[in-house]
Amino acid sequence: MSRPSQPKLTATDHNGVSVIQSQAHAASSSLPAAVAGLQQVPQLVPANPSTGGGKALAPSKMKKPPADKDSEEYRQRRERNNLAVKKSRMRSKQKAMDTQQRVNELKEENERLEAKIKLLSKELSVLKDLFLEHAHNLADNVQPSAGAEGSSPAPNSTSTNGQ
Amino acid sequence: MSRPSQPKLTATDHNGVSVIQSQAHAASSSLPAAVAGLQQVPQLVPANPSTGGGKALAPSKMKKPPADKDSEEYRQRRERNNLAVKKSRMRSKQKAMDTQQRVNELKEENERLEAKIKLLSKELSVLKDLFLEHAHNLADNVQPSAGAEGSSPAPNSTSTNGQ
DNA sequence: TTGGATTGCGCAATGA
DNA sequence: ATCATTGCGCAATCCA
Repeated sequence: MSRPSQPKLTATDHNGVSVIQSQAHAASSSLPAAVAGLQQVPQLVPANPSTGGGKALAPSKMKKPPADKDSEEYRQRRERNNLAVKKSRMRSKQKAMDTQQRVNELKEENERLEAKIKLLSKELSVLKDLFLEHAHNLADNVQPSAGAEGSSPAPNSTSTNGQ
Repeated sequence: MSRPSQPKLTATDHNGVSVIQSQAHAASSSLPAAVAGLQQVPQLVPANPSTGGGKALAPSKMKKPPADKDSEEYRQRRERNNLAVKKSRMRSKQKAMDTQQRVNELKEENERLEAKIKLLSKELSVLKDLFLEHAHNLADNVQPSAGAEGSSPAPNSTSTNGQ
């Protein structure tokens, strides 16, 4: 039940609201210079009624008041977070690139392996053929009983050598 | 380069400024209800002097007024963009996952190929050995001139083969 | 000029 | 409490 977020009806939950930062130094170009006399909302320090009563600091839930946007601490936290976010995102992106890189490497490796396989296969087939040939020769020479005294048992010189 | 981002001085370039949306329906909790009478920047409709002259549609700069945050059209554009953004991000994520997936597949493939290579290599080596053995046998049987007329080509097993 | 697609950025909720 | 992740909206660009 998270966020149904129906594409219709601008349903901005929490966000969509922000206040003027504070400074504006050299603005970019066409900033509506109208807004210029507002800021510095009264400190707004809550009296903290809950814990204010007695002293019982029992296992309460401490719901952390939304932190006044002005609070020094707030800005600090925000800034920290922003930093963390940036970092995280950079990592993420880096990781993505690395993964892509990995893919390329693996692809190359694959090609190499396949080439090797092809070569080995060929070599194998050649050797096998040689074998068969030999077998036939032997058969031809031996089968016909002791008639042929072939002194040179097929000196074939099929230099099979690759790599 | 880029952003030294000194942890001090909230240096938000363009961003950091936003006004209350417009509608507020069921707000969250503690919205600074203070700001509530500002907006409606003068329409600021440029007379468009550049193109106003003749018909020359030269490389003018037409800086599109910041679009009033209230404008119906504004919200519309925003919504469209938000949609596009969401879409784009989804795609991006999907792509990342696919890439990761691809890596896994390639890894597997690689293993398979390597296994195959190993097998082929072994087969090859065996065949080669057989060949050598044979050659030796032949040599042994032939070299000693025609001394042995045995029909059986001496199945001797003096094979000092290591591997 | 128009309009979707990308991208950097900040905010807030949530996970660890 | 702190940092890391993640979804989201805004605005500037990019691009077709």
